[in-house]
Amino acid sequence: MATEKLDLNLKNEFSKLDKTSVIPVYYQVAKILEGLILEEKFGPGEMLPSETKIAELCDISRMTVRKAISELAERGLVIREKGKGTFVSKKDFNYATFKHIDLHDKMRKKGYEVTTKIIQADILKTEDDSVDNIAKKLNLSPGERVLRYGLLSYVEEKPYVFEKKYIPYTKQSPILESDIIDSSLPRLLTLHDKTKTPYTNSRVLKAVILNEEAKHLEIEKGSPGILIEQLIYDKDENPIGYEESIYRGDEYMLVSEDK
Amino acid sequence: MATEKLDLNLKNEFSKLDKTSVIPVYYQVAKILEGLILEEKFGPGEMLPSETKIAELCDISRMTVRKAISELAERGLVIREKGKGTFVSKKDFNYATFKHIDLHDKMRKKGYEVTTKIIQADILKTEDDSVDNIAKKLNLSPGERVLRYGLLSYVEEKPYVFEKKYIPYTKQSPILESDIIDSSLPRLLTLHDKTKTPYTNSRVLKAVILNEEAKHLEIEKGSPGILIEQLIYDKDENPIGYEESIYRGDEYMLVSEDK
DNA sequence: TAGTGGTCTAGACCACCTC
DNA sequence: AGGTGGTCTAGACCACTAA
Repeated sequence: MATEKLDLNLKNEFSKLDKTSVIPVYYQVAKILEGLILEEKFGPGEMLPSETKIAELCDISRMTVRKAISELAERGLVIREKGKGTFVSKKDFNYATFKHIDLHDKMRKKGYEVTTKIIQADILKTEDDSVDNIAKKLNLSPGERVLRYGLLSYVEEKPYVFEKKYIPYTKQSPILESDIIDSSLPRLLTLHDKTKTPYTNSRVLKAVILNEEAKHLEIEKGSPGILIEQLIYDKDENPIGYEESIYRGDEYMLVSEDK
Repeated sequence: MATEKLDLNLKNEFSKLDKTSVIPVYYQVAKILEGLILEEKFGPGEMLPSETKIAELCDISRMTVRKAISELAERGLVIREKGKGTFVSKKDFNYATFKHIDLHDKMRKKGYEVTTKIIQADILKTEDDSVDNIAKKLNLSPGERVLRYGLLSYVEEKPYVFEKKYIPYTKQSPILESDIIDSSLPRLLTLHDKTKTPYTNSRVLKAVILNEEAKHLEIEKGSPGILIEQLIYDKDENPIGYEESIYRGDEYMLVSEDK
């Protein structure tokens, strides 16, 4: 019978499994399944053997099989469908996710020297034209005030990103220069006003032409840059802080992590 | 005692848990823990109660607690350290993932009219200067040939993205104009040469200044654009196709989906 | 040595899907 | 009704860490 033959083939594939190995069983099973999918023993859209079946074949617990398949499902290699089965995904590469990681952490971990200096810092009235759209984003009424500051960060003495940050200024606590340099915007927000705890954020990534920022970033005016806008909200979905990060287009790019 | 007090507080927090609910217990526990972290009941760097402890407090199995914490660990909210404990991550909002979805799918699903036209199509020798770096990317030897074509896509008659695609030309199967327009690059690759099945891809996103592409995109020369480079590999990690997509910077942006 | 997370078991019940 | 994935249990042993 066809199914018997399949079983035999599978049993053969799974015989590679070494339960005494230091390598976790679930990991081995995941790798074997990945290999079978890669070799198109299970083609796109095809159903994998059921979890129970694999557990029997490998003589391991079903929970272990589940953990193995979970590894593949997380990566989008297979898709689970309740009541139906687990299927090899038909990926057509029509989507991609790009991960943006804050440069401070990333670079420091790599052992690079990262420095930050304050370019400007002032307190503005909401009525000022220069903060008009910021006031709207932060949902501020006329008469309220905004602390605006600009930071320039260097990796190995080379400018990398220019950031402009805005927080409603409430006189609650003084803000020290060291706080501005050492703290991320979310942290500074709580430092300044304990009633406002960052809860969610939304980000938008755009391509821009560098103008005044070019000078700070020590790059030619008119060069390309990547702008990431970030709006920070509290638990009640009120905006409590805004930030614009401008990266040098020649230095900064995003890499997709899809498989 | 301090620890007793903490236990009481925690017991109180976990009393929200409803084991009879249709909502999975692990999900409820994850949400409770997430809340405690966001309210800074457990601050950055602080250790969470051990899995065993939480299991006792909630009167549930440790495996269920593990699944709950796994949810948080995947999102980077907490970090597990073997032999030590589980700690609240110190980083706040310092990473973001941006999802890029192919415009054809996205727009058609929204009901917009999407059209595509061929701008150019030619077959080049690898020695040609104009495909020199492409030949390197595709790992081609001198003498081999490359099919190059340019596509311009419109949404509601407005140009949106300009794409340049390159595939090794092997005379295997003829390539029709309709194939070029209707097929994604991965699909075209298998159409043209059945021995080459796309398996993985890598993408890079950059900010650029539009030059010749500006004309096609009906935008001023020197405007910003987003360039996504895509290299497609087969099972053996050999590059089998390359694509550059240039989006109008004023129309196209990426939105973060983090929570 | 005691506590932690990492792995694994051998069951169980459920909701869902297909026949 | 029988098969599937989703959840959950109450144990177990392990490697690692810190005191």
